[in-house]
Formats: sequence, structure tokens, C-alpha cells
Amino acid sequence: MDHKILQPVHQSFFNQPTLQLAEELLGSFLVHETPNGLLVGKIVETEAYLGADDRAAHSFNNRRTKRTEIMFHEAGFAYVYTMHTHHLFNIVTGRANQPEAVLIRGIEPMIGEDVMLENRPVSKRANLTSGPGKLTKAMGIDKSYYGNRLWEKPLYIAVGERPQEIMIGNRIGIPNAKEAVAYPYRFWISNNPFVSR
DNA sequence: ATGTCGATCGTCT
DNA sequence: GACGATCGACATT
Repeated sequence: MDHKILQPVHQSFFNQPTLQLAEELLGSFLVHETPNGLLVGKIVETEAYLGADDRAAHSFNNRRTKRTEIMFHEAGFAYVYTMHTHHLFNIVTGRANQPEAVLIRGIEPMIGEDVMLENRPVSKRANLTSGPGKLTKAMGIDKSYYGNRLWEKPLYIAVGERPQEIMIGNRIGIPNAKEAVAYPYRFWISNNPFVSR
């Protein structure tokens, strides 16, 4: 992989409908320039959370708290929150006061896999970044990145290649979200081993 | 391959 | 005080 193609997207990249962006992000790169080296993963699985009308979203009913505050900003900021002992990484989408986001659920290691393995030692390669809590650990993303601009270094999105085949289905881990359980807001690259399931 | 269960802690009520 | 947008271990089929 050629490092030179890794340029942060323009901020306007994030200004598209959330469902469209969740799909568009598949095949794009998540890039983190760390003191230990360049870490790059291809995004292979995402989920959209549509804010006020989506019972599964933290911002359902426009619930605005210290945690969800960043979701009410314009698109392109990082929303990182703690789930049990894990950090989950989201990209804020939608316009200001339209609290939507895309959760990154799986990435395929492209550059810096050795450092990722130091961050998160595993025996099976496919277990390194195949889940939202796994990939943040491997990529060195924690809550200190809350609110970071994802069109600037050191943590950013870079354009990649369009995937061959995309699958769409229900989101994972939201059994109590009533009608929202059935919403087809999950996107993944067909047959990629770094999809969480 | 699938299911259940416990860890563990910040956030919100 | 209750509750997870999870993970890993262990059990069972």
C-alpha cells in the first residue's frame, strides 16, 4: 500500500445523508498517525444511528447530555464513548442539531499491524480488529479523542476504493430498541474476515 | 457453531 | 443504583 495516497478527506466529505455516508465509508481508511508509527485500517463494517427518531441512538428524542453533546455538532467530529471496559468510535454526521452518527464496527489492518498487535495481543489475526471495541484498542483510540476533527491529523478518514459487494442488515447489540431493532442500518463488505459477525 | 454468563465502570436517573 | 451500540471464557449441540 502506498502511503502517499493517504490524505485526510475534506470536511465536506461528511456532509451527506448518514445512511449514505455509512455505506460510503466502507472501503475508506481510518488513519492514526501515532508516536509509534502509522496505523491504517480499511473500514469494513459500519452502523448508522439516526438521532432523534432512532430509539437505538444515544441521542434518541434529542437527549442532550455531556456524553451525547458532540452528536449535536456538525458532521466530521469523533464521538468516542465507553462501553463496559471498551471504547467505541463513531463519526458524527448530520447537520448541527441533527444528532446522528456512524459507528465503526470493523476494520482490516493495512499498515502498522505489528503495532496494532502490541496494542491488542491476539493469536488469531481475524480477532485483532473485528469489533468496535477491538479496533479502538488496536488503533490506539480512547476517549481523549472525543470531539477531534476527523478531517485533520493525527486521526482522520482517507478515501479508499469502492468495495466489490456490500451487505445491509440489522444492527447488533440493541435488543431493547423496540421498532428500531429491525431497521437496516448496518453495512458491511461481503466476505471480509474483519466483519464482527 | 451457538448460547450464556460475568467482568467492570462511566454515565445518567 | 441501574444500565449498557462489548468481549472473552466456557459450556453445550
